[in-house]
Amino acid sequence: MEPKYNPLQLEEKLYQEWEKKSLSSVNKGTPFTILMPPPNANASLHAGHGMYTMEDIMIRYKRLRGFASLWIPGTDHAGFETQFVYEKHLSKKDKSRFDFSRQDLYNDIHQFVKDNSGLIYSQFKRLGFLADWKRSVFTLDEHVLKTVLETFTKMEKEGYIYKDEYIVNYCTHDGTSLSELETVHVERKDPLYYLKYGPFILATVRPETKFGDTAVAVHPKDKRYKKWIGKEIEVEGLLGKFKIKVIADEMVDMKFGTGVVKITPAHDPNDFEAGKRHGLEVKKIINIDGRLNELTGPYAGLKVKQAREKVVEDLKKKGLIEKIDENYIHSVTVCYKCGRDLEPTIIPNWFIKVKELKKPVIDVINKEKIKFFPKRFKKQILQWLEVMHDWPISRQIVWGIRIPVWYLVNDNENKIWLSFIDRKGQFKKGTISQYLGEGYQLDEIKEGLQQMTVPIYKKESVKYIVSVNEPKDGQNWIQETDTFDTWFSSGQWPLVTLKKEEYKTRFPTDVMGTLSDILPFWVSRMIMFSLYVKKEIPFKDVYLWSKVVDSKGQKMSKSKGNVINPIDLVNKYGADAFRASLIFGTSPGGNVPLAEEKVIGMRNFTNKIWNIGRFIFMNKNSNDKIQMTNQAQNSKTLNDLTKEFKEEKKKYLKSMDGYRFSQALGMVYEFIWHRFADYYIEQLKDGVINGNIEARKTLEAVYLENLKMLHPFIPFVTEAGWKVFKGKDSSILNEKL
RNA sequence: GGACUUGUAGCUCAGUUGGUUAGAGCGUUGCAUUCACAUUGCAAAGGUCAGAGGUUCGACUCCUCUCAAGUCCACCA
Repeated sequence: MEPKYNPLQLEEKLYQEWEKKSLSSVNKGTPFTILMPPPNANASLHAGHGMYTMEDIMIRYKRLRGFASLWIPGTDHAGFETQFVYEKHLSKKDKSRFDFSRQDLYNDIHQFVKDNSGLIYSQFKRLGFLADWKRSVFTLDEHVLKTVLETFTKMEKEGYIYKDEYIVNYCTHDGTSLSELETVHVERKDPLYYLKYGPFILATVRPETKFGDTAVAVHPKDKRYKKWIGKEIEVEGLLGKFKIKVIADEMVDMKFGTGVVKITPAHDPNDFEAGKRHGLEVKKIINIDGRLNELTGPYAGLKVKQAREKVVEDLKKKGLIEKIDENYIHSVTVCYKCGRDLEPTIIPNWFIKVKELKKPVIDVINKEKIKFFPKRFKKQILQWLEVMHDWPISRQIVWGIRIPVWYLVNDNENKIWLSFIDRKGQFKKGTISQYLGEGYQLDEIKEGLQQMTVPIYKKESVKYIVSVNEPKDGQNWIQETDTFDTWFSSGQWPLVTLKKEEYKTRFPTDVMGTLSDILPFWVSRMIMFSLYVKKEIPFKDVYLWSKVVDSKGQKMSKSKGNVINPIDLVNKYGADAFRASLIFGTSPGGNVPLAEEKVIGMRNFTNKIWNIGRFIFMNKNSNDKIQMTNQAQNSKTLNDLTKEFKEEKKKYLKSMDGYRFSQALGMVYEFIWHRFADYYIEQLKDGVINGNIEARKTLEAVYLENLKMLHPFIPFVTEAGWKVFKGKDSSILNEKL
């Protein structure tokens, strides 16, 4: 045995052996199953992935306790994320997604993902993760598509799916709508304009949307304006005089501005709601490319920001601006990805009605059929479920699962807007009837299709059917270009990862361990889908951890320059040290600080484990003929040791079973280093060296038991130590704790 | 505005149902060491457990309030 434990020499070999002997799967025992949260297929390891160690700890621990533990890995196509990354690559080559048909773009991204995938698994192996890699599932695998499409079909049939014009947060830069959860609110100072508006003065930060106004609103109790309610007023505008209705609505805050608000249903979420309440016209004046449209006369074609400047300038000229408050602070909704202002826009989108579907979810959580660790996340998810509203599941991107809906071309041809690249490579944008009229064949349009928008004037007028394959009834059909939100497919993760027969034995799975941030995105939806499709909860326990931060508690980010690459630390100090540093002294659900000094501390610990073994092993064949002088003293010490160890193990098991891993590790750390090594070995040292066989045997027995207890946390050094005592072909993974 | 979390040694954090002298890692200081380990051992310095009040024989732990930091949700014309 080397005087120093050398992780670099041993870890890779040990892992290869586990793989070769297929030690990642066991058949005997009570099933224990964890589904790995799928990382992005094209991702490489970052510090946050280090927390998957939590699941490896559970898997190894349960295995040592005699369970048939199984950890199924997988990867996610991560629609929006991945397309975003890919488009950045494209822009470096002076290209954009508009240069490709959706089919070509899809194939290119697919290739891109293929080229970059696989890396993360090899990195997971470096960390020692004992997952059953050959069972890996990708969210675009055939069987996953099948399930996802079946679920959609079932939901549509049962009336949970609808297509509606809905005001969504639309990022004109990334070209897609975003769910509420994907938006960020930032405080910002913007000018607040007080506009002359007929007999009123009203305050707005968005004067450029005035062309879309279809009412002005006041509070029903506002005495100042009572006499106007229900009447029409005449307003001098930039495009001439127009008449507009005054409505009364409680949403108006009498104290804000002048107490008068313009209502622009097409471009403001609140106004959209107000518009619905009062049956107002929805007048869309900004197109999805972020430019004003023909309804705005001379401003058509301008981008929102330019338009605002021009409008303000012209209003000033006409004397229609009363005053400008330059110090108005309000919060703005921006894209979580690119940080640009989101444009509230009316776009036809596919929705899931969640009102009925979320009821059973709330029920199982309330009844604690699913338990959360730490407990406080139960409250958080319930709170979130209460306010959860209909979920827009369609995304205007190509990298994902295309929604299995087909539109009848002939019936809808005036309403289908689309863009495509024709066979000559020309970019075309307009209605389908226009191009069919110009002599294009439908096949050519379909071949070069990029994106399609089928507006909903009246719901009944849009003819579509749900079908995975093109309907073969002799009519002309064209498929929806929107794809599913990534969470729509990953939300069905528990439904696509097990084998058919395993749903009888391993479902619900035991634990779902994941980052607490995605509790609403992912965990709640997995529960929802599982209850809907399988009438069964997907997992019994949910274990949440938080972000990995730097030693100062700061979030890691490239701009701060405090990003730590886990693999660097593993190369320097070993995987065991890295893993232990993420567990030791941390609290569940809280941020996890990662610091090199701490990893060094844990590296020292692995070395200590090694050297304790080395001492015991070196004296294995020492001379047993020498007479002991203080036999009585030694046997009292041995009794104490045995007793203390029993206590330790009892507490350890209790902590482990209660998901208090940090506590369990801390306890064993304390025991083996400061009690076992510093005290007991020192006391018994002379005896052991001089051949007290009983002492040596007790030390060995306690040491080996502690190796097993430590194995879930630091698998490599414990396996290496085990082999020293039990032989090259043995494995600690075959032992029972 | 609603909810939640945190505030303990220089730094990062443990402290399981309230029970003697409040702990760890790293850092600091002193001593030891041909001995399994200097990636070591022994020892020391360092905390009015954010503040105030309450419950109790007893509070870092339970309750209320205040202050500070952070997170989530909603709203903001």
